[in-house]
Amino acid sequence: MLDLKFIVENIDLVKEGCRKKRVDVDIDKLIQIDNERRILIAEVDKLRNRQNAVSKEIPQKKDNEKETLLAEMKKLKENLKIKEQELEDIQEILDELALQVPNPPLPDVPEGMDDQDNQIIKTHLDPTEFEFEPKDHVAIGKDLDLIDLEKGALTSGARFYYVKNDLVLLEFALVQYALSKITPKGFKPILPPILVREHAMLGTGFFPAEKNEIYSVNPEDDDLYLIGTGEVPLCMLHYDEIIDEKDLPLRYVAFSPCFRREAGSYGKDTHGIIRVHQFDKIEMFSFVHPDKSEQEHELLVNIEEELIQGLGLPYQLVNVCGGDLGNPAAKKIDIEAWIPTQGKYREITSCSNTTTYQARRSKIRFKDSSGKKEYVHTLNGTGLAMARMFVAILENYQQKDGSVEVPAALRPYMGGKERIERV
RNA sequence: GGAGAGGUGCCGGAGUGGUCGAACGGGCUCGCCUGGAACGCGAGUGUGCGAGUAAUCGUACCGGGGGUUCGAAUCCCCCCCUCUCCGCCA
Repeated sequence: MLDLKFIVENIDLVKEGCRKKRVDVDIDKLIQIDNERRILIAEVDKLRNRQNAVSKEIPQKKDNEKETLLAEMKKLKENLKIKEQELEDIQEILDELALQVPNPPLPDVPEGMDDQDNQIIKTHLDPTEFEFEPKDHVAIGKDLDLIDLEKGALTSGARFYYVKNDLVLLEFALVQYALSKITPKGFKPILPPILVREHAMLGTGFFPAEKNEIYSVNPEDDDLYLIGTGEVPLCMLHYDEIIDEKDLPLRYVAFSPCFRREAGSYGKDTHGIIRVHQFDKIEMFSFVHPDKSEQEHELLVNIEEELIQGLGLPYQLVNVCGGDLGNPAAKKIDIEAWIPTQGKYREITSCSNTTTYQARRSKIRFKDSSGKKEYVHTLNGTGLAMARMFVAILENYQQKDGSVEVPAALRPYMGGKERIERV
């Protein structure tokens, strides 16, 4: 969230941010409630001050003086209790409002309502041409016995699937490939917990806004949620910490399964594994000095491009418009890969600069040499997201004979295998 | 899952109802000492919130939340976490 101080000091900026993101939050009401809160704090502090002072005097007083003071204290205490309750109530209302305030987009975020208005920055390679009728990934997956959607549905329901045979090897090749490119750039490899507690979801901004996207586990017994992205546990690595400025930037790369309810997308992408409840993902995450976040954003996007270019996939780079940004992101750059059978580009990676949004919620600051404390900026970017990589590779690399060529960059990690064929 | 021990500042570690935001030691920062350094000496060294141009003041915080009390790090209740032993288990 944006803390109150920031909102109060930047009312116009915050309002403009809401407009650009097409988010409706009553900022004026928020300011007004904050003013009421300050008045209450002053009252409560004053009462507590008196209470503390008298409490110190009491042991030194004679009995009769004590009596009058104790009587006063009793009254004061009741009064204090009422005021404290008022303060607590108003704080609750305020927090709920403040949590809804989105991170204002950076100036170079395009105007727009939804993904129709996203701005194409560049394209790389022409769409794949075929001298035969290309099959979609579902057909390829079935013909080569690589993806089993029926058994997935039988076991777990719609949007679940089994990955089989060489496609399993391909996933591990992709993981190895991505890690070998990313870790030398200073990203520490991590295998994170994938069940997290509520404050982790709140701290990264997935709660409350996207609560219906997240699976909860034994809600009666446990305070645990399945992550939708490795971003969550990576951000938590420095929760409630004050980092030494000289230790910045801190960079991590995680491999983890990801779980998404896809509650709001019942009709979308029901065919195949473009949109699924579970997939594995390599995720990058950076904690940086505020002056360095735009530069870091470029670094992350460059790495993503390097990975996709290395796999030889046609893609376009997209600057996501205001209306299509989530609450946390100040700016988001997606890579969309060409999907031949859909005749369009589909999102395969996403890289966000959340500036101080997650840092404020997760209390992650840094201290400079003079001792001054400031919030860090956090950024996250997809390394490789498996299900969608399968779609992109299977469809773009399919051959006339029904086999699928293994991208050259992955062959070293698949024992030199050049082709995936029907076994 | 059962039994026990414990969670205090950057770290170690005292503190069992008022004089405790917290002894003592270490670390770190600044200063003195030195040709330079070690040693030694002196001073400083938490975070949030509110008020104030500021110095500063007020308030809250000793795992988290509630309670008892005029007053809680200290007493009571619930929860979380760590450690040890037993059980179970990839």
